[in-house]
Amino acid sequence: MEKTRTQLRVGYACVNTQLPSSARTLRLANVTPDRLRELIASNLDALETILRWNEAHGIAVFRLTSNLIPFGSHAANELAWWDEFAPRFAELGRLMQGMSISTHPGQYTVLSSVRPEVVDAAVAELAYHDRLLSAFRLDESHKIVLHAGPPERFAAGFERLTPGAAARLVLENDERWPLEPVLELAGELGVPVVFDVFHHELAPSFPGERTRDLVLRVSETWSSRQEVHFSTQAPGKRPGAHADALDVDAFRRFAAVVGDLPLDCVLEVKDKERSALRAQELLGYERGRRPSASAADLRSRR
DNA sequence: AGGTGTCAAGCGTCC
DNA sequence: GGACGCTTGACACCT
Repeated sequence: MEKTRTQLRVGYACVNTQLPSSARTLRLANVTPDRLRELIASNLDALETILRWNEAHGIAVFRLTSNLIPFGSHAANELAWWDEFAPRFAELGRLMQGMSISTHPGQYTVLSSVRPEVVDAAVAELAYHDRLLSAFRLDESHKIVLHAGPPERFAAGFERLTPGAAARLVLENDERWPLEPVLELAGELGVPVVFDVFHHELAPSFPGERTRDLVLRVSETWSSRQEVHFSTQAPGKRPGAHADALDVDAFRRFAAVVGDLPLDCVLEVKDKERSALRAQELLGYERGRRPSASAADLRSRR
């Protein structure tokens, strides 16, 4: 009898709590080209440290912070940073080979806003995210995750994206936009969907359909490796608040039903890499495996 | 040196 | 009508 091998890979978002920040910034009033250069260099150095830590700990899933380039989509940043730092980006891009690297623009990025200037800013922000991923020479399988909005306005905004941003865009279900309408919108736009388990529980759709079947349903939107998000309710906090740390039992249950599927799972927890390591232990990873060495390494169990 | 109000930005929700 | 929360902290000024 062949043992079921895990294909589920786990990772975390933006911050490693043990390492320096890759999101240093400055106040708009203090922006100068040289200050921006200093901070970009510093943030790329910090990112390199995080990537090497991830590699040493066998973590192959990571979300880049939107603040890697200060004012990356703002007129105040006039640098051709992708050009100036091209060799450095290429260097870090090599460290990312074999990893799932994505981004997730913040709450200010509202592609479906009724205000034209807000849509302009969202288009610029998404162009920035694409430019960032492209600077690392990451192909279109490396995605930009965005929440949905009213379908008609969202589609109108989508039409205005740069080709690169459109090719990387994926939609995520949330409390306002449950999985069913998000799948419908994503189908119209021809983009994949990130299944967020926690948001789905808060705003369910497809009544009675089990988690595994939902993940499989969503998998049909992907032509590259599927990304999912996992988090749980923070005890005692308002509904929807993310727990500080991995809920081990809930994750074990999740892994029990989808662990054999080829998923890249971003854990959305405050304690970041600690929970990622805990999740890996539950999946039976060996500590210190190199994720880019081979796919077989990642799937190996104790 | 350490504490803390504020910072580019949106918008729905809750009080 | 104002504060809060989001995926998320760091800067900059004050004592």
